[in-house]
Amino acid sequence: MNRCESCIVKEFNSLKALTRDELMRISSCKTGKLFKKGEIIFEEGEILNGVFCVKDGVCKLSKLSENGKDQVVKLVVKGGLLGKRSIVSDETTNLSAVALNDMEMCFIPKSEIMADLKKNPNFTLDVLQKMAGDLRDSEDTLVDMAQKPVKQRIAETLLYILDNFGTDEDGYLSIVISREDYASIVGTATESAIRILSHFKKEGFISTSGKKIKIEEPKALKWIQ
Amino acid sequence: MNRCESCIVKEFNSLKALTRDELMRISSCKTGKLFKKGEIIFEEGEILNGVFCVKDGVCKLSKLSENGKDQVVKLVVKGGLLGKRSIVSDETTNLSAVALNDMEMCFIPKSEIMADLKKNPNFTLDVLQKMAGDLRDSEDTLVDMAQKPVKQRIAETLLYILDNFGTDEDGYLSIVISREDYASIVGTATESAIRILSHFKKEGFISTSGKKIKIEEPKALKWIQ
DNA sequence: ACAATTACATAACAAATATCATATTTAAAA
DNA sequence: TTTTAAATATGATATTTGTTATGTAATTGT
Repeated sequence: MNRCESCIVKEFNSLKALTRDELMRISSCKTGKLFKKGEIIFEEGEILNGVFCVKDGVCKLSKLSENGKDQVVKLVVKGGLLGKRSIVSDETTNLSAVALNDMEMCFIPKSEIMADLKKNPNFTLDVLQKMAGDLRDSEDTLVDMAQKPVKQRIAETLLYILDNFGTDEDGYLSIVISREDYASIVGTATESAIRILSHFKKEGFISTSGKKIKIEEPKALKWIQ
Repeated sequence: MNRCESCIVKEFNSLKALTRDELMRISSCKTGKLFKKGEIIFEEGEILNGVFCVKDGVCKLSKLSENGKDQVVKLVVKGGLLGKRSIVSDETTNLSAVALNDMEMCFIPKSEIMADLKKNPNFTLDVLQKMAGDLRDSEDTLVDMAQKPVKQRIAETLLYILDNFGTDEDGYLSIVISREDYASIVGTATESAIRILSHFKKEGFISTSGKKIKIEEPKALKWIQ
């Protein structure tokens, strides 16, 4: 099974729902694309006619707030899909996608997936369940944003990245993003994010090497409030 | 068409997707329920085996944050459904539902709807689109929460209620909720919500009569930041 | 109608966070 | 490499928001 098949599998849990043939056809992935660090994959307001599947690299899904600041809604890594919602709704996307490092992606046209959605109820039900999970996550994040102080949000973001994307061979978080990105994940000023990360470093909760961050005391971060 | 049919229609746009017979069967609504103001309809962590349909009254969907404060995620009025996600996922609900005034509801068992989800792909696709819309809303709210100051969030909440739930014959917002609820919609302290509403009143943007609020200057509220 | 409770209101103060200014370090480009 | 630009870091200060306290008005229950 090639990597592109596996991304469909990861997102839609489709091994059960899609037949081998359907999976192969969707995964044929004729339009592979490369994006460089910082490059825009799509922007808020565009109409997407398919989904992007991440084969390598990391990107952020974000939305520009009225005050001109970017808010990161989600990080997507290998095996993740961008533009899922565009499959079922014809509206423009409400999010922008930007590569955080060099990326390899493939593109699956909407038409390919729509065919299966209409034919295969199990597949549709599966997509539905995935969407329900996304909604739950988004609601939970909303509550965190509204109720938890910045320091706690940053601590939890570090733990989230550790838990979901892991570390490299030296124990540093495998996802390396700027302080500005951390700020726009938790919705604060860049200086505040920097200050809090410096504080964590001073306390020994984390250590850094360039932009890389190593989590030394996950328990200490968990207790922060 | 009775009111209970209409709520299914509103949420799922099912006139097209469901046959008349399917709609009638689901809407049969044998288990009507009444809830008094303040009563809990269901709580975070429960397993729901169906959806509630609001026939009259208003309720809030909220989630208890770790700091013990309630965060309102959504207001639901006549025609809205509670527990939609429970239909497709077997997980416990992440939200609590509490009646904000006396309510009349009906309950549709999960099994009734599941049958149609599995048989009728168009219906499933329709539910999927609705869920995609909910996800978009939730993401947009998340960005607002993270990026906009409290004053602006309260101003926008007032306008949201005006636009979505309208006014009574005297021009007051038809949804009447406590200052504490306003606070927990925008994620702030009750005193802060009170202070800001008082400020709006002093500026002439709104006027009040008891707990009722009338929006006098929607444009002024729109410009706040 | 009355007491008791709850909601609303306001002020004074404390804490959190944003903004502005300015180094310093790191990465990118010439 | 050298130069330039960008990212990181930190302090001082302003603003926003939370907390505590106290009082008034409105509801509720008896």
